[in-house]
Amino acid sequence: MNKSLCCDVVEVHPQIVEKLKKEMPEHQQYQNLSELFKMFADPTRLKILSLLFQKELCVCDIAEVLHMTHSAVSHQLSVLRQNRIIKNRREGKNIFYSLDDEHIQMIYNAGIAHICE
Amino acid sequence: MNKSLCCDVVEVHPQIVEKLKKEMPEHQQYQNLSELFKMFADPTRLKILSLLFQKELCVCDIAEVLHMTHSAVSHQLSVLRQNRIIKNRREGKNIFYSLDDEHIQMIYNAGIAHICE
DNA sequence: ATAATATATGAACAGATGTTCATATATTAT
DNA sequence: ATAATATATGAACATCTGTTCATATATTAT
Repeated sequence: MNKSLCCDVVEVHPQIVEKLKKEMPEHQQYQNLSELFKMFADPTRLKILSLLFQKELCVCDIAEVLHMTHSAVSHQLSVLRQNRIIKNRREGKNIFYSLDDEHIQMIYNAGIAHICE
Repeated sequence: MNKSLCCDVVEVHPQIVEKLKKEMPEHQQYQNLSELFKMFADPTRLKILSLLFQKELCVCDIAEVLHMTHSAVSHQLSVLRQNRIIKNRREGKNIFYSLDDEHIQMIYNAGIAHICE
């Protein structure tokens, strides 16, 4: 008999488990999604993003608003850029950062909506 | 002279910096938001959530679908519950977990939309 | 009462993460 | 060329995170 290792409800759960197993997307998909959400999972990065929602800014502007070292800000901007959350452009000595696409603010707002419920 | 420490563009940026500083919400708000997104920032938790989108499930069902130990699943469910992402109800020996509110799926979907662009 | 099943939980551990510090690169002004 | 400014980056470090292992609790069946 094809008895499930799962729970004691042998009539219902094995079917559900089998169905869910088959429909389960690749691990890599969840990995990618988790890496996207990871970008929003730090207060510093959220602050930086909330500033960039309003205006493109350079490292030193962000550092001053957030009372952080230029290095710390630059590291975070680097992480955000590597994950295609923001982009940059050089203008003389300054490098201006801005959002890479509009989805970013949608994700942020979905989070805000839950917080404020 | 009220010269800014910021960059060399003394006419424009100090004004923006001051404006942004004043409008900056409390740190705690960003902290709360980051803790919400942290719940989505791990592939295991995303998998668990995606399963719960379809049906309420018990620990052993989830453990079997994801090929994980019961303990690891239970720890993650505990984290999700403490952060009010999911709720549970007991039915005999089983404890069934389900989503706490619909915002959760909206956040998840906003992330998916970005991945798939 | 005892055993079996389902879940929870604390401690320990490895791996990831964010900041700091020191240093490097790039642009502009002198 | 040299100095000053803006940003980037590698290493080190402390902290946080997710899993495992061992053990505890709760419910049900015998």
